[in-house]
Amino acid sequence: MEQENQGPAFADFRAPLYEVKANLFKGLAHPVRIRVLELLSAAPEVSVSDLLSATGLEASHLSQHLSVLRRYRLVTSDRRGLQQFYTLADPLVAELLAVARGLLENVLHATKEDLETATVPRPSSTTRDTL
Amino acid sequence: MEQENQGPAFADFRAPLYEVKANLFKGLAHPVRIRVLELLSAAPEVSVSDLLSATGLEASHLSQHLSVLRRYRLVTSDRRGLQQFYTLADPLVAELLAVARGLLENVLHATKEDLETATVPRPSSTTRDTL
DNA sequence: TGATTGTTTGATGATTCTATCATTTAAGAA
DNA sequence: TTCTTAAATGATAGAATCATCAAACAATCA
Repeated sequence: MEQENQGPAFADFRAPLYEVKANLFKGLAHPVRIRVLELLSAAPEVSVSDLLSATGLEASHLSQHLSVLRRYRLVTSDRRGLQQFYTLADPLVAELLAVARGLLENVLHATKEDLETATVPRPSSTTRDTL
Repeated sequence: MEQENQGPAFADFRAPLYEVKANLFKGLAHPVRIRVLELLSAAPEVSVSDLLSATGLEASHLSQHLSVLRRYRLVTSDRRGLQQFYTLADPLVAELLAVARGLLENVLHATKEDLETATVPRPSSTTRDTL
């Protein structure tokens, strides 16, 4: 009784791959977690304190999402003194986010054109904002 | 009242990008939808009938997930006669799945080693199964 | 030791998602 | 028209997830 694994997470071998994969995406399916992973993508490691000030979240709220990310093995953590540092578990996590962004740009762009139905010649650069 | 958009989906411009991105992953976060997208990744287009027989799902169940995929703009559909054909909305969807698989292989492999704690020299090739 | 800062855990109600049933729309054939 | 097949929709109960709060734990310093 000393495993920190509680939920189904996805370290469940023997499960069909598409289920494991769906689980991976489930782990990514929250704005707070995306934000954290983006921050971790930009630096080799980030402390919880820094994540807190960068996101403005309540500590317990952030911690809960960090725990989810840990459970899904998307990040690893390491305590040094009073602070806890988090790192991406694999560089492919960052790549996944990058591909997602590319896809989003394509889809949003297509949708935008769709909405405007070939009316405006140029919609004032793209909708690149925050992050 | 003739828009087919009902849920929050993600064509919501003006939302911060990390939220839109989380939404994208939410759209992917179900085994049935992953399976469908994998099938669509392997062929230029697939009919609902073929998806039904390939997955063994109940028609309305599949249809509901197809509707989610449509709402999230991950697929497009096209009716020809009696049958409805589905296509990936963007090749990056397939790439996203490919990166996810790579990540999964890394993480699962690492986890496995972790579980075996450096005991067995070679765990009989990788856990590549179904799909 | 006790106080302090940093981080995690547990419990709760509210919200969202899933699977299944029954119903409905659409296209084509008889 | 009426029948059959293809697919989508609507409603619903049960499961999962989220945000919030209070409490616990860990490491350092006085």
